[in-house]
Amino acid sequence: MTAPSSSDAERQRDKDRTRADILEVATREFADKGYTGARVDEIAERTSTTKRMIYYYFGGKEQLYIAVLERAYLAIRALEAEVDVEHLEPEEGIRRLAELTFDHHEAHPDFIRLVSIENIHRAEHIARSEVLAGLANPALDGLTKLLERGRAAGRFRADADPLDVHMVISSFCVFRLANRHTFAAIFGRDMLDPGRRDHHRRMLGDMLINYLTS
Amino acid sequence: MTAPSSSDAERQRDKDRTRADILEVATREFADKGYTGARVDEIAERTSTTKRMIYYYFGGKEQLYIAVLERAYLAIRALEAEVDVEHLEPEEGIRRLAELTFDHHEAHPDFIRLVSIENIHRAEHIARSEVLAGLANPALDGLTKLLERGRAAGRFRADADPLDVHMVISSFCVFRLANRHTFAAIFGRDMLDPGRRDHHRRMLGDMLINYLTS
DNA sequence: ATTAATGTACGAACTAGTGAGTTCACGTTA
DNA sequence: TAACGTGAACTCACTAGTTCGTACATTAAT
Repeated sequence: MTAPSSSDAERQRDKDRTRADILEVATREFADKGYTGARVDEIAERTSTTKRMIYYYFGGKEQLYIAVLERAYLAIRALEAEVDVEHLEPEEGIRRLAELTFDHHEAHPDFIRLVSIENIHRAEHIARSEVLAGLANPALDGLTKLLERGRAAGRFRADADPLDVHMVISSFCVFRLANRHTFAAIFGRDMLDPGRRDHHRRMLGDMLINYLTS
Repeated sequence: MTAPSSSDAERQRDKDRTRADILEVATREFADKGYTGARVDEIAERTSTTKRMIYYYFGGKEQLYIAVLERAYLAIRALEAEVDVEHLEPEEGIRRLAELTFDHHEAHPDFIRLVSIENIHRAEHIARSEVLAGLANPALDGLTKLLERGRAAGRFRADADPLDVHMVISSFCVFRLANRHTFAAIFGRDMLDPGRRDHHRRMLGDMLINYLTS
């Protein structure tokens, strides 16, 4: 008779598990080597299944890459949606949002690399994804509310644009990770040094508040 | 008798010209497709010479790519060295330096893309270049002097680090170009819009001065 | 028995790099 | 001054190795 739905050790014939396994391995491979540099055979080999399954479940290299992008973006969007911005003072909310981005990016180097890679490809794959093209952004909504409350209270400048603020946060958080290799090669500075990390985390908040309250 | 050293139209057998031609075409190709995506055959075809000459002059794909990187970095370093920071007020000098970076990056999209690509490759090629590894940075010297003068005059905060300031400038100027594709795909905002461009250029200076004088 | 899921082997197209020979400019010699 | 020698610049065709994708066979579940 043998166990009906294999309890744990066997894990044969498990659609979800196979898909998830492929996605996980593909994320690492694409983030590591880029879209062109990644090898389908290599991904297949690191998987517990075969190349045939990649084509069976995803269709091809490009569709697999798009699925990887979708998973990565949906993860950070879900995280952003969790921040409860309503119960925070405007200043504190801005700092909280900036630190969330700071921490998420540092904890997910694969995401940072995928975004860089996708920009090298001029976001053509995001544009081709029905899930991602025009995906709503919870962080931006929170930012908009915070800026409005801060302005209503006379504490924030009137001309601050939510998307501009988001861009400043992103540029700072993305740059220190995405460009850390050329930075290290040329200036000899390690962006991941714990002391510097804390300093930068505080510095970003300071800069934002200084700008918004000036 | 025929002209000895071909006056202009013929241009056969010209070492320098051939090398320069290859470098120019290779810069566009690498910036466009990335290191792995770039095709030596494609570069050769867009050149007025042949693939064999690429190997003759540069040795291989990787050495050609390194030569491209060296040319791009030396160009911006030369530009930075031209700024005469000594005769400017600290605030004005900071703004001038930031605007120089802002303008250079916008005028050289190939450079921005090459830097992104090189970071995806973890700066391994820069590290392999004798010219680039540890290349001195004129902009950083100017920045250091400006911060010192500003602090001595009691106008700048004492704890401002030159490399941190440089990073803020770079992150802002690089991000708005390097990540403009994903930004456009997700937020629908065009970073190259002239009005927004001017706004961002001013905004960066404001943010820096606000931070330094707080 | 039928179908979903999986594995194996293969092929057509591509890609970096090379082997081998050619052309040209120029200096040297007969 | 004309034939010759030489090395740099150049051309063409080829190869050894990849790489994405698929045809076909097989196994498990219902």
